[in-house]
Amino acid sequence: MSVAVDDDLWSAIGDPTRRRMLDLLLAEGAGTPTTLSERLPVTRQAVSKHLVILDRVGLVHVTPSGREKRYQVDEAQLARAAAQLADVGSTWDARLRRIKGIAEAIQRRQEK
Amino acid sequence: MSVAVDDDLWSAIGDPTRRRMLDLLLAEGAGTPTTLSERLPVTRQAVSKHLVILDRVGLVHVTPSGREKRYQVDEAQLARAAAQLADVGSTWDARLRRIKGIAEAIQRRQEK
DNA sequence: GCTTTCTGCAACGTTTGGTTGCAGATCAAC
DNA sequence: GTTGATCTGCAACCAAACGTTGCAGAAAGC
Repeated sequence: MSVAVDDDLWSAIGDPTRRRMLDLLLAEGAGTPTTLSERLPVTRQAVSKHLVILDRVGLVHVTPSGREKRYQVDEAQLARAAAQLADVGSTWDARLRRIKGIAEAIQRRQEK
Repeated sequence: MSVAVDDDLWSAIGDPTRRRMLDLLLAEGAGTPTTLSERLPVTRQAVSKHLVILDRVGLVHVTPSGREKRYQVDEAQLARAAAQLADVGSTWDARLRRIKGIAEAIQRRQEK
């Protein structure tokens, strides 16, 4: 019954910039702070900080390669995050349906 | 292809305290700033500010009743939010599966 | 009436997302 | 190998968001 959401994971994907970064990394396979910041409305520094946060919760990996740092999404962890999103959404849906059911039952009783 | 997420709606449900408030309102049908703050680890003031935010994006309604303010969830809007969560989650899932499929195809080609 | 209780407003502190500026490290070209 | 371009991290700083406390106003209960 409990939603059992990992707050750290949620807050990591709660930021819109970080969500777009994950989308970019998914679409292009990998990216560096510089390449990512070129397609985002924020500076390289901001991107870099976000990557540290995403790395800390395990949503991405780093592979230092020479002078640049190549980041990739951790597929298992992102799948876990996606599952949590779906879980919260479906929990809300279920409760809403239950409420709607109760409301309709009252309605029927009044119409009787 | 685009996820088309409403950033305001998302950031409203991105805050853990607001998510718990929505859960409480769903479970108990309604609540006031005072009753909600009793079951949350924050003060009434914080709850009150969050309710304003939730109201602004339409996730809750207010019904002033004497000296207290009764808040309820807007079912349609919450359903919309739940759908967005599920949407982002399934989009990620789909992309992950596609990547996994490509990886396996490469694997098969190498094994040939 | 008087007290209690629910509320909003204002001031304040802390964290977080963002910026700019600067210095270190690596690659590439001469 | 020196020089120059580029990728990076660190530090200082700013603004917005989340949280607090303190106070004043309005409605209920006595």
